[in-house]
Order: sequence, then C-alpha cells, then structure tokens
Amino acid sequence: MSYSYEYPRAALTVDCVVFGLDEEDLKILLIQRDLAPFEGQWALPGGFVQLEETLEEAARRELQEETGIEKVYLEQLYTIGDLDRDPRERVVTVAYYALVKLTDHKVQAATDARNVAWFGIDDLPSLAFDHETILDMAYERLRGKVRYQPIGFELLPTKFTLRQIQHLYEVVLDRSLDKRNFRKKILSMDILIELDEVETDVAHRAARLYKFDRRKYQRLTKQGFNFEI
Amino acid sequence: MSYSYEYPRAALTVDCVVFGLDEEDLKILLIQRDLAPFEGQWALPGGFVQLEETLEEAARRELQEETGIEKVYLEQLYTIGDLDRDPRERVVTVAYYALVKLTDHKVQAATDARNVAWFGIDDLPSLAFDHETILDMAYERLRGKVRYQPIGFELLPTKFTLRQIQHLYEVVLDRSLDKRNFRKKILSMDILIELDEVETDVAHRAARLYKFDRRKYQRLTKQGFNFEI
DNA sequence: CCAAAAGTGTTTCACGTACACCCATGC
DNA sequence: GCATGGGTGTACGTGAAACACTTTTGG
Repeated sequence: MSYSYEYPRAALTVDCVVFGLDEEDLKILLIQRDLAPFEGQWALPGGFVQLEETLEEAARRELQEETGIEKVYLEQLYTIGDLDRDPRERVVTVAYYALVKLTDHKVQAATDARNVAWFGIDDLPSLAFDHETILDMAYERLRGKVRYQPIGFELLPTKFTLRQIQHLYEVVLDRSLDKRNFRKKILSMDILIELDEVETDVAHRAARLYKFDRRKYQRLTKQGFNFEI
Repeated sequence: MSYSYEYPRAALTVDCVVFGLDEEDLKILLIQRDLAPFEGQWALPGGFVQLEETLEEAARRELQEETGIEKVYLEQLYTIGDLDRDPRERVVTVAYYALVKLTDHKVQAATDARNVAWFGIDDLPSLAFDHETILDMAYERLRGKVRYQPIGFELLPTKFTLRQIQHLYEVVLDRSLDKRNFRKKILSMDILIELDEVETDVAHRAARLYKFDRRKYQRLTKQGFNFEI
C-alpha cells in the first residue's frame, strides 16, 4: 500500500528531550539507535507522527514505546526543518521537552530491544542527527522557564525538602544560592504545603517535607501573582 | 506528476502573525482568502512548505508573495497539529510571528489578486481555520517577550522618540507607564544612541530622536546585562 | 560526642514607584 | 499668547543580597 500526493511532502517526526534530576546533576534520557542511519549511536527518543494523532500525542506515544515513560510534564520546544538534518530525505521534527520525577519513574527498560539510559548533562555521548542542537535548545529553555514558572517541581518527588528545591535551582541555573534567602523567598510565595512529615533514612537531622500547592498557585496567578526565583 | 510514500503524510504549512504599530494601536496584517475553504474570509498570510526550503524560508517567501513584506523580524511561535484544523485533510502548521516597521513598509498591495489589510488588534474580523488561536498565542508571546528582549524596536522606525517607545510599551502591555520613570529606565540601560536630530512636522516642541544601539546591546548582553522593562 | 545538615533574623543597599512643574515650538 | 507635548528630580518604601550561629539527629 502507498499514498500519493500531487506535491512532495516532508516526513514529520517528534523528538523529546527528557530531563531528570538526582542528587548530583541534571540527567538526560537517551536511546541507542538500532537502525541506520546513525546505527548504534545515542539519540533523543522520538519517531514519526501518525495521521490520526496530534503532535503531543505522538510525542507521548513515542516516549512510552521507547522508554516506558508516561504521564510527565511535556512542552513543545521548537520545530526544526533544516534541509539536510536527515541524510535519507527531508524530515521536519517537532521537538518537545519533558520533565520527569526520577524517583517515581525509576530507570526504565525500553519495551523494544533498544538500549535506554540516563546521562549526566555534562557527560553526554555524541548524538545522532542534530540532536545536540535540540538538546541545547531544551536546556536553554528549561533554564529560562524554571525561573518564572513553577515547572521545577516536575523534577522533584511529590514530597520534597526545601534543600531539594534549592539544589534543583542550583543545578539548573548552574550557580549557588543563599540558603536563608532562598527559603525566605520560596516560603513567602505561599505556594508550598508544609507537611507533618520529615525525611527518613538520613544520617543527620531530618528535614521537613513540603508539597507544591498547584491549586493555590493557580488561584494566586489569577490574582496577578508571578512566580519568580 | 505525483509523489508516493509508504505511509500517509500530513501536509505542512507556515502561517505568520504580522504585527505593526501606529499612533493608535497594534495592527495585524491579514489577507482575504480567494479559495475554498473559508473563501472570502480573512486569514493569516501563509502557505505550503516546499521541499527545498527551510521553514523560515517558507514563511518569508509566503509573506513576500502574499503581502510584499520582506526583511522583517521573524520568530517561530508554535506548531499546531490538531487533527481537524483544516477540513480538507491533516495539515500541520508552523506558526511564526513577524514585527514590521509600519513607517518603512507602507501598507503593501499583494502581488497576486488577494486583498490585504491591516486591522486594529481590538477590531479584528473573524478568521479562517484556527487562526484566532494562533493570533492569540502570538500576542501573548509578544506581550511576554517585549519585556525582556529588545524586540519592540522592530516595530518602531529606525529613528524614534522616547515618547514612541513608551507608547509602544503602553500599547503592547496594555497599561499606562510613568513618563519620568520610563525615560530614566530606558536611558539607564545605555542601549540608545542619542541623535543630533529632532522630530519634524509636529505642532509643538519637537522631541529628540534616538536609535537602538544593537552592537552595544549585544556587548552588554555578553557581560551579563539583561534587558527588562 | 562528633559529624552533618536543618533551621533561623537583621542590616544594608539598590531599585521601583509616585508625583508636578517649567520649557520650547508652531500656529 | 496659547495649546501641546518635551523634558526634568526627589522622596519613600519594598525587596534583594550579604552574612553566622544554634539545633537536631544518627552513628
């Protein structure tokens, strides 16, 4: 079976830059290609858009199929249509980036045979196609957006300590922050719920746990509040 | 002649939201469709992406062909791939927005037979397809971006008065600003060149003219300066 | 009791904001 | 000379930034 059109058409794909965070640094989820071109090389998860799914649906489907990841924060990043980005033919790709809670989505095995792994953002292998460019754009977007939208919480467990949020911002923004000022600021926004729980299994004083209060954040936003770190 | 593929492919288009500014308000450039679907309705300029051009090239070509506009600030906005946005078939569109200097690009006649016109942003006709959604996204992006990137100058003549910049921000952000504070702020950034010229043809004291110093802005940016209004 | 991180306030300085009058020019 | 917008300075308050010690807990 084949499909014919009066004019030639580019192929359309989606690619996802998946960010995770652990105690050390930001991580990126990559898959190892098992087909040419770039066979054996690491690449962003992604694939062809089907006609009966939206772009975001395609991105979620590919993420699920290739890495097992589901139900994550996903946002469109940029669409790249350079002429020779794929050696086979003209391929236009809609890039997305995803933020996942590493603690929830423990490192996943792919459902098919491909190799999947997390890489530290300062310790990446060379990537297939123009995926390094896409990854750089995603990191830049994340660095910018994390400061004025509360998307950082998507990288943390549901219950987290103030130290963890601060660590998140220090890693993403790549600079150290003053502990007292940071706590003052984040608490003064009044968007965290202080829980009656503390960390467990730590070899020192356990820190209090908090949750992000999404409803309250939305309410405040409607009243003109602007999140900013 | 026709082109065949193993799997069905979506058609790929670009659409442009073109902003202009005059003494009153923000304007949007629209074209009147001369073909079905939505024949006779107003729409964003745009059209199909050809295989031998990048997405941005396609956007610039369509702008040139349909409205005569060239060499403007152009930035990718978002890619929309909802299933039923075009009644004929699956069409994915890469939306761009453009900022033009109305004074330079006087209202243009289209090179083909279509009707082209500027509309005040609060006085828009109903639009074809999902173009109102795209336009809303573009306006929101402009409102956000104009505050932390010096893109507003793209809407002004090369030589402009402080009053004109202030008016620009008042119109785009939809609130009034204090004259003294605004001048203090914009001048303190040190990114304007004060010219030895003043306005002409005004029935009152002529205001001094300024130019945006792009080189200096780039230099300052490398040193960590952040534009912000 | 020692190591490790949690938790907590005050002072200083920069910047945003509010605000009103005189000046230059064209008609 | 009058109408119209151009151009200018100060006082106040808020919020960002710098900074160090005590407390709690587990081993």
